[in-house]
Amino acid sequence: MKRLKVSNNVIRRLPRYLRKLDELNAQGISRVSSSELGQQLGLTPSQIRQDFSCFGEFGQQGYGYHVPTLREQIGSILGMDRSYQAVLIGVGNIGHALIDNFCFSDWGFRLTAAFDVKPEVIGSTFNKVPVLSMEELPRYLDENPVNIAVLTVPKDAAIPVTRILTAHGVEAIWNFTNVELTEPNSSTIVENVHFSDSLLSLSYYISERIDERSARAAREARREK
Amino acid sequence: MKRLKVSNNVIRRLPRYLRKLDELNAQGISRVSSSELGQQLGLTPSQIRQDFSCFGEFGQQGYGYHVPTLREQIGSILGMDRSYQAVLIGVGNIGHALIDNFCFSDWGFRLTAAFDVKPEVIGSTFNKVPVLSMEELPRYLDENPVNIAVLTVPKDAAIPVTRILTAHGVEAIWNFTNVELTEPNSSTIVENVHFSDSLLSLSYYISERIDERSARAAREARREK
DNA sequence: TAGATTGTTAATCGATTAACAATC
DNA sequence: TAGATTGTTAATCGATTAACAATC
Repeated sequence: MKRLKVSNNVIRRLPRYLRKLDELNAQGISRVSSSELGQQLGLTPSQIRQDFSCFGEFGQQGYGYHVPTLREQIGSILGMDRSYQAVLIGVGNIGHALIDNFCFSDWGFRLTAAFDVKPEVIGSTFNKVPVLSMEELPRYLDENPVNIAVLTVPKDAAIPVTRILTAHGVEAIWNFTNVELTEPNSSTIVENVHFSDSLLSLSYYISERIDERSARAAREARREK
Repeated sequence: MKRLKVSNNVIRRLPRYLRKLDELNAQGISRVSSSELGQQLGLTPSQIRQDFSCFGEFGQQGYGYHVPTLREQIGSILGMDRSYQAVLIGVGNIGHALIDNFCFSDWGFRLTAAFDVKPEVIGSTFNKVPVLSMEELPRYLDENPVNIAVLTVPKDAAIPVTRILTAHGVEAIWNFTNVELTEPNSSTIVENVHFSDSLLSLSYYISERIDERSARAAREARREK
């Protein structure tokens, strides 16, 4: 697989392509051109062809792309052929929701254990995932090749738990806490899901809209006079 | 408030600034320069000053920025002074977790009602939020000025529910479903929280790492020979 | 063959970085 | 005053878009 200086923007678009291709597949559409795909995703055909060309040649002149083939290629680029081992730290509300509902196996992840400090959840099993004591975490990590840790602990525990994870060889953290984890010295991959950042952006856009509306209203009021 | 063609990238950085400033505030640090801030967030001082300059002048030559003041300014840019009314659609696992745990009021949002189709949850109340029947949704939206809908319904319900929301004047959707909502004709603001997109990017980065490692190992093995 | 559409090279556009005068 | 650091203008860098030869 060709892999050269692929920009972050490109990588963030790949899952969207995947999603759209799955949708086309489900609709029984087996052929798509970069223009059609662009139209449906709000991107230019050029951009789509450029994005794909980072990884190889997946289309055919005069025809376009074969949907199932392209789907497989992108899946493979995203590492969906591989199998990763995951653990989850912090069986609170969001952690519990992820264990019960998020289909880790759809994306090549095996969630093998969860960890918490609360005695009332330790020892129980949710959706076949056993909840172990936080005290067992270091040993577990030493004995099992865990690729990724899903971090769903309370704010204050985020940094100390991260230290344990990186010290015991976890490669990547899927961070659901509202804490900036990126430590300058660490080589651990961090992917953030910051609910509140997302909501604040939304708040900005609504706020902008409201400002525009009242500006327009003010202009019209002046014109009336 | 100065508001001219602010790029999306800038807006996505604002919540991070806010978070860091809150952190500094909590540490009792009341003064910060663009270099210090840049160091802590992994950004250049230039970029930070450029970002702020989109909205006005918040600093002082030779001194830097006054943390509490800057915090307030950015909060206000993000629309945190305003109060928005929100409803939540789909009281499944993730919806329930958000109602119980996500502090909407911290960000200026009032969650006034939730909606679901399941008879067993309709009529109940979680964290003071009443769960109403989906059938009541259109009337509720007509009678209340709802700014944003939190969409936590199953995949298949995403599009039909979105139609109802936009038809009844909801301005923005905070989309937790794994479905592309952006319809070309609609003017509704959509903010996506795509867990699986996030996990797939992470998968890409891990996969890249693994490839690099095995490439290096192969090179070394050749050298040994 | 003619039409369509790719992959890629070149042109444009926008975002980030650097530099520096202004000034606290 | 001297030192520090801003806000802003100019330079650089990178990403997106346009154009087009190759070819199915």
